[in-house]
Amino acid sequence: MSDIAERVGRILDDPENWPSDPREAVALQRRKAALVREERLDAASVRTIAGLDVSYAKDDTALAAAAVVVDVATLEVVESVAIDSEVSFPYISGLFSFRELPPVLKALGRLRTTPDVYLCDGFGLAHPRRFGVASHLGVLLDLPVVGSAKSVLYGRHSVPGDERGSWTPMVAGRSEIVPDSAALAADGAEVIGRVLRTRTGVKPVYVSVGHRVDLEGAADLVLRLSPRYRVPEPVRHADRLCGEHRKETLAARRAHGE
DNA sequence: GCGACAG
DNA sequence: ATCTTGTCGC
Repeated sequence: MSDIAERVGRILDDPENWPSDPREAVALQRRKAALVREERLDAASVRTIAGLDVSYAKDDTALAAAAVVVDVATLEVVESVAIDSEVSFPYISGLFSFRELPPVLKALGRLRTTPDVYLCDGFGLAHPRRFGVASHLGVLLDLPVVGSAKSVLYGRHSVPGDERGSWTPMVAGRSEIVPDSAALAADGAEVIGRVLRTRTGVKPVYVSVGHRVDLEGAADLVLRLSPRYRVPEPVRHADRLCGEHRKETLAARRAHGE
């Protein structure tokens, strides 16, 4: 068993980590947000990165999670795992990680590879309490995690230029489009993330620091991982894999008469 | 109180 | 997120 698998087991087994009440979950977020650290990440030095995602059935009957490790230089898949699990927390915007992390951690525990960085489909600091899923995972493991989301939850930002690579800062505040978020940042507003155009003429993604990375390095990495699709490849692979796995699990259950 | 609301 | 057919465009 890998070192990570052992740590993951302890994290999953500790009931302190998994409140069943949303109010307690919010209190946990406020407590643990203080543990998030920002560290410089040299995107060029990252060899492998694990993309993480979860797939649900609409009626909560089945759930699957996947972790796909990709070589940053070649974008080749190094290793991939998919697992099935049960729903243990409702979907509540802002408390997303209490629903997604148990299955994600279970998948990470099955990985033989030890990736340099993890990439979540969601936010880190760009969260009302600065504790989105990427920060939550990062603090639990004390490892580098980047958040890359497909829509906004929280934060004010302006629209970046149309070209791939264009970006604007996201600053603290209720979700809103503003004329010039860079000016707000220059005036001292708290920068919580970055709106990044990964494909020319296509809706941008929203990058934020999870834990032990910096925004510059996180955005650099996400752009490198998105040479042909809007969503960075590790997350895209994980998304496809857990979707397939959930359907296969459901088909297998039906074959056994359930 | 009202509206917004990652996946 | 999921369910779901066709359709518009490079």
